[in-house]
Amino acid sequence: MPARAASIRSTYHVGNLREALIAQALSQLKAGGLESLSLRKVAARAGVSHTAAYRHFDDKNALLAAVAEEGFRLLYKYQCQVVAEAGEDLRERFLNLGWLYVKFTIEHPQHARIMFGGAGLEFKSYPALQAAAAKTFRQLLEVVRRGQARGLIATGRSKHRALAAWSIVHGVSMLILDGQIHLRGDASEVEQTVKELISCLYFGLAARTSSTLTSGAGPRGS
Amino acid sequence: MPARAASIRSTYHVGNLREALIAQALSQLKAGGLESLSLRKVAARAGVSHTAAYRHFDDKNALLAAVAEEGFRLLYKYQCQVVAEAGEDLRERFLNLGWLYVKFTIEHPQHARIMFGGAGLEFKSYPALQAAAAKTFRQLLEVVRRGQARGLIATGRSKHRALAAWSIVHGVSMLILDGQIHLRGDASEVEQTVKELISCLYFGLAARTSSTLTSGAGPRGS
DNA sequence: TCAAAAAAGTGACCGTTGGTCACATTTTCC
DNA sequence: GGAAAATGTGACCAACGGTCACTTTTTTGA
Repeated sequence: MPARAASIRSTYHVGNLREALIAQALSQLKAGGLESLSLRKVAARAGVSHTAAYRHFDDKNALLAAVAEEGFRLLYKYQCQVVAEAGEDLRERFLNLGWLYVKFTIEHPQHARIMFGGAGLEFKSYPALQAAAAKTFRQLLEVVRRGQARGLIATGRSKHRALAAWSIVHGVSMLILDGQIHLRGDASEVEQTVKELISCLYFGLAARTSSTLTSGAGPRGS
Repeated sequence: MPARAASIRSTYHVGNLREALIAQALSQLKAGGLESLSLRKVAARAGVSHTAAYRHFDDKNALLAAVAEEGFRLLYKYQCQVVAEAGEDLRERFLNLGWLYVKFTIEHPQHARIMFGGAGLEFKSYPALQAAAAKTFRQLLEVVRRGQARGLIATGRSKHRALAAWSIVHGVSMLILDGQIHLRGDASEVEQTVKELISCLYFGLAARTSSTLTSGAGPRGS
């Protein structure tokens, strides 16, 4: 007798259950944090029994890995926008790229927690996740290489420089995420503070050639 | 009839159950990671029913907080050793302090995971933990201040400089812990690599006075 | 000294969770 | 249209975190 009711929904359940579960997981994550997230509740809120989820994910961690993967794709999209923006000042773009990373974890803390080790995911067990993460890093690497080509970033192995830059923004992000760094003030004030923090670190990467030392006009100190 | 047997143990159960539970928790953490840690197993291996643990800890997180607290005390102890060591070259000491932080998370990954957000602990809910963490940061702050006094670290708010330094080593540590940075080679090789990475970042904090930078550029970094 | 109070530990129990199983339903495809 | 594959279901399991009433040990103080 539910035959007619079933005819309403186009496919078996509703559209793409896999995507629905990921979306529900993220929603529940935002509502109650990682600790209170359960496969059963996610499935229930997607209108499905919890066993159905196992048709799309090996286990709970696989679902979380999918959420993390989506997060990396989102981060990559944002990165593309920043990189594409106002191209002339590469150093500014570099700083903006760093700020974006931190901003992402501030604005999407639950997403960031899953992406950055909070769920203890073994990336190598989830190739798609690893690929998505690698893609965002590759973009940073590219920017670093361009910076080196223009003499704005110290020479040496680009990969090491990029790793260093990543470490900086990752460290700031994690400390903020864990509440070790307290940010007060409104949004623009926070941006100012974080950019200052990042900037103070970025200058460690700057090549100290006479051209960049004398030409640059960044206010320094304090 | 267990009366005589009971006389063997000096106190009610065995010495200090609280300490025994913390030790067992850490041991179990090292053996199987955070995911497979359960209060019940910890209590069982301490030779006690799981309800006994609740006499000493409000809940599972409180036990983890105690583990984290112990970790911070250990880190602090190591820091003290480094700070006390060979005092003349402050910059070297600064670098060593950073390397120590990373080394700690490499050598005690499970401990570090608990300490650095892996368990989602709210530090403000555990004053003793917060105090232990603050103590290690205060020591870093002190070193930064001395560095500033000697013109080795850029002037400005010491707290911001210290936060920046913390971010650097924290970022490197977390990326290594999450397996995003692959370290290959033996121990000394790893130390070399990480120190190189840290060092490349530290120079962003160095004041660029003529005494520290041969090319004699102004105290501006950009 | 010894009984009362406080501290420490216990087993039984509860609701929830992650996960598996045999089974039912739907879709796809030849 | 019917076999095969994909998808979803309820029943079940062991383990978990946590609470409860209760017992046992230790401490304490008149």
